Amino acid sequence: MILVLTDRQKEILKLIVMEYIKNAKPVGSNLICDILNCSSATVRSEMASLEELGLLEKTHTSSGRVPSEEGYRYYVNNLMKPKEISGEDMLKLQLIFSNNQLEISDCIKKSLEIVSDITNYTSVVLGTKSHDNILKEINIVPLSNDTVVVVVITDKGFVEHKTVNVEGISLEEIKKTVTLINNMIIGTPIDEVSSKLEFEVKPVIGRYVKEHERLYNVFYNVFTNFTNKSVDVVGKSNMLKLPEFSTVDKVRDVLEKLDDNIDNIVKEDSESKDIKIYIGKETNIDDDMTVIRTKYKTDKEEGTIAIVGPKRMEYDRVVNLLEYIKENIEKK
Amino acid sequence: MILVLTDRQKEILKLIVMEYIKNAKPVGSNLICDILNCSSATVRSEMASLEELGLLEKTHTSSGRVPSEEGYRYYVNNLMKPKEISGEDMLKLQLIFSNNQLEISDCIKKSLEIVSDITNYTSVVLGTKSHDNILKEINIVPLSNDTVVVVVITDKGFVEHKTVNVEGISLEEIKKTVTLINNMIIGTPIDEVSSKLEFEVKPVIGRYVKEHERLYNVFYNVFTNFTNKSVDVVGKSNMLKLPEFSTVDKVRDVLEKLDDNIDNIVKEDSESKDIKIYIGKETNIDDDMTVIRTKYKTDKEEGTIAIVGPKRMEYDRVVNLLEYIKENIEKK
DNA sequence: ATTTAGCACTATGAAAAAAGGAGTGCTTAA
DNA sequence: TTAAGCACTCCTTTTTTCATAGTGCTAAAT
Repeated sequence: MILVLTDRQKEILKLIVMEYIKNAKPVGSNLICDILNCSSATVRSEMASLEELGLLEKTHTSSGRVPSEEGYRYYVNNLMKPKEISGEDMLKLQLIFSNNQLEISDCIKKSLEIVSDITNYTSVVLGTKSHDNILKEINIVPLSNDTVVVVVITDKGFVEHKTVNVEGISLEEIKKTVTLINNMIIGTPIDEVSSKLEFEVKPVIGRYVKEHERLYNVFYNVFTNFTNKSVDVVGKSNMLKLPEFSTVDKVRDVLEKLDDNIDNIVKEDSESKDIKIYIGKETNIDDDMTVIRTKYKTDKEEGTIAIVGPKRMEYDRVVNLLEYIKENIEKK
Repeated sequence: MILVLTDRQKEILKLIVMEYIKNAKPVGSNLICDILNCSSATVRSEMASLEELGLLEKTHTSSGRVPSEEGYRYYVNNLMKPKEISGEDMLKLQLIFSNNQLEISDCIKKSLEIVSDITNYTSVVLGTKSHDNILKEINIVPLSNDTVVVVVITDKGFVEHKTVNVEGISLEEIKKTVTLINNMIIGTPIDEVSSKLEFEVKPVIGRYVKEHERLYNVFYNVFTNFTNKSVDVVGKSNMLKLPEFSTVDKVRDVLEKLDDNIDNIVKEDSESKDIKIYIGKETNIDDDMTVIRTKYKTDKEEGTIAIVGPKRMEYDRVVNLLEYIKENIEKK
């Protein structure tokens, strides 16, 4: 459905959204008419029209107006102007990305911590290490008679390891297995290792190695570590500072939903690499929340970063911060 | 100061503490006299004595009694009986410790998650991997012309790694450095590696290796990773369920203090391996909170586990849970 | 010498009532 | 179209009222 608004209606809607985002209080006609140099009665009738169109809501019969979900949507799609990142914020982020000591995944996490700190919203990072990695090398290091460490390295420099009890298996056997595995699967993309291990390697080691079942499990375990996705949620308690969380019940409710629905937040419903904005019901978390998220992709890893906050979110600011972080991740 | 209480006073104090722990409501004389088969007037006069001794408090002139900090202390030191872990709780914990797939550090974390879930208190795990580990092996794996992965392994099976840009440094030089380092510090306890690296190795590689400054930094970096202590805080938002956190202000206050004072919680003020209980001011976090903590030590690592909750904490239950977890960690 | 019954008293928390105010819609005039 | 005026509504805050759970004290009972 296409909405046609007059310029003045757009202006009023924009002012109301921005004002409400700033102060979390229903916006009355007086405030608007001061800015627009017209009478409050005029503004009131425009507000009534905007309400009829479903863009504004009242909290009760004689309250000021609050943007509806559609109101936010219209604002985001049609009225919002990108907002420059403030020098202060920029500085904080630069400090992280220009620090060469930090690994890329630490940069991502730390920069989103910054965003949570300066906005009071919650950040979510979903990282998938295995992206495009291929198996480079498997090492075993004997620790004692009974234990060895298996160390697996990918071409992008990811390392996983596991200490394993190999009581009753001779070092020869282990080495034989490693050699077999090395020969058969070095160069395989990490995502495919598990299945290759199961369908190609398992039958073969079964033939050559005595304790093949146990050994197989050891390696299978190490490899599945790679495909584990790591989810980091940062700054949940910052949200307590926002006025929408003024009651403990609301806090508890949202925190629980956040815990339960992290998957929904980062669910890949499109392959688009742009910034996506999900408002209210669209979030699948809580009707009062908004999620802004985007994907990033480096040559080492790919993932999703998202900001979760109330519908009354500083959309322009968050979009730009996310954009900026994404750029910095990808050029790092 | 030694307090001498009559048996009946002890009994009353104990009942009040237990009752208050259960219901978080000031305890009146009626409730006690029902249990003790005496009149409320009698109980009232005993309560007045206990208040005079500083063990009980009133919230206002005509309220029931609440244990004071000293009251809890007396209860913990003199009146508390160990409480059997319920079958249900025991089962949940056993499920974790009997799972051989899990590494010890995962067991610790998960078991404390359980504690947070069943008690609604917050758990803290401080792990120090480096304990008693000695350097076993250093591997380097070249990824491309410009990058290598440095993999360091200890005798207890801990592995740290770092991908390093070695642009402009020849592989020969790197190998030479690794050989030097291997020769000089293999077998050194991890805690001492940093200083040994600085005072013994650095001067030597300076003589033999061209890009020694950069290379030195690389290795120094990897080793400091080992001595990093990991702090995990679990179940902060569970505390929202407790009645002492019925206002957002209190929640915010305590969560902030928790974030800021994690170090205080696990600060080692004694080498004792017993369970320690810190009540109110003793916690150095918040006068309304209690911390119960203990150290654990395995042949691989050592650390501290702690439970943070309101002063009105189920002392007997938490002590036993912690004891049980500690035992299981140490025998694993 | 304790214990108990009786009674006056007190702060609290919940509910009800009152006051104040911000904001609306509608009607009418500019 | 726009603005001014006005009645009306609902929310918020404050004040009042009221019931109650609990106390401390005194005097009688054990």
